[in-house]
Amino acid sequence: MTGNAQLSKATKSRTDARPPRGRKRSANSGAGQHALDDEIGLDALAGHAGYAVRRFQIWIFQDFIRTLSAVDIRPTQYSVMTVIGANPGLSQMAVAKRLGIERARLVHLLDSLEQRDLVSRIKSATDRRSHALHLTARGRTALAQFKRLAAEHERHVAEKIGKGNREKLLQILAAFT
Amino acid sequence: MTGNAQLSKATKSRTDARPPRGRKRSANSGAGQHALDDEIGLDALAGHAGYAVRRFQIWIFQDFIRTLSAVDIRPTQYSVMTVIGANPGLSQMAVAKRLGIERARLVHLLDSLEQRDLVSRIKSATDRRSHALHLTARGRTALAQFKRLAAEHERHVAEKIGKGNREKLLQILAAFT
DNA sequence: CAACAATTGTTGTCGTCAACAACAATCTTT
DNA sequence: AAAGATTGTTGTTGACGACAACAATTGTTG
Repeated sequence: MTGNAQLSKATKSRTDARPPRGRKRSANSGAGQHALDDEIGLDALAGHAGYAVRRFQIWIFQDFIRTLSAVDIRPTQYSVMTVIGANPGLSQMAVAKRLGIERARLVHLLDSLEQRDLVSRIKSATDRRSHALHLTARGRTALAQFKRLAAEHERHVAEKIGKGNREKLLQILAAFT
Repeated sequence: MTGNAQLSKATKSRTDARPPRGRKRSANSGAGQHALDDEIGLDALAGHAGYAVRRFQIWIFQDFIRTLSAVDIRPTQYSVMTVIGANPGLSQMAVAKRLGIERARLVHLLDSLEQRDLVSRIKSATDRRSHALHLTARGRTALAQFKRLAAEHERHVAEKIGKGNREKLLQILAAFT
């Protein structure tokens, strides 16, 4: 029940629209003289990195969620499992810090993953405050599948913006990783 | 003189996003054998565009909010005002569609902007369902200031990732704008 | 060693945001 | 005119970031 209320129709709001710029339609579809669906000048907005990044991020997350909908894994869950899988024994604090998420938020994420028997919290012997995080056996095989699906998602990204552009993007944003 | 009105809290809690990657040294920082704060391998995560984009988007939004904190304008509010300013008379539906936000969400955004006397909803004569959106006189002068601050924010982005990289990024993501 | 400070996991609150559903008023179509 | 679609609105759900407070535990210091 992690209630994934989203996705559903999915293929509806794809951004692949790309206003062909130059078509007028019903004489009066709204309030003003701007009648058309597309072709509304963004002007200044076009030069803002934040706007483009936001739109892209929405697209990319939606594609990720859709591509991994069969296994019901969201981007954040995937990142948590990936980090734990690559660094078994990490504390919650360490994972939170590494991924840039609140440790308070990680609690719920781990609750969910632990309920699904993908991750286990093992009490640390050396520091009884903290938990050592590990993937379960089931979690390890599951993660392998998640990674295959995630790779498919990455291919979608490459198709969308171009392979070279994707790599250039990764390179530009490497500092944030 | 445009402003005054309300800036409220605004400059309150700056995490100031710039952890100097400090050194810490507790002998045993967690549950596992990974003792350092950094140096946790992300491995697979490094190759995922979505992760990098998410981190970058968080950074860029925080900088935008901080840079425009004096005028208390958030990215979405800015985008709404920019579109209305460049296309006066648009309906709410048209703005929502253009910016990719829910029309339900736009209602609250406009409520807020209208209360601050930056935007006005004018009942359309031709279609009594819809509202023609316009900037108020105050909104127009305010937007001019917002744009100056937004330009400053863009300079921050350029400093962060490099001027050429910023432009390359805008070019790569132009399809999403 | 004992008092004090810091850390870890946890719970809870608040605000932003995307996705939906339902509704009244108002076009549009048939 | 009746049926269907659109527009603005209200409300709900869930993911998420930012904070605050707390108990248990560890570390630090006088």
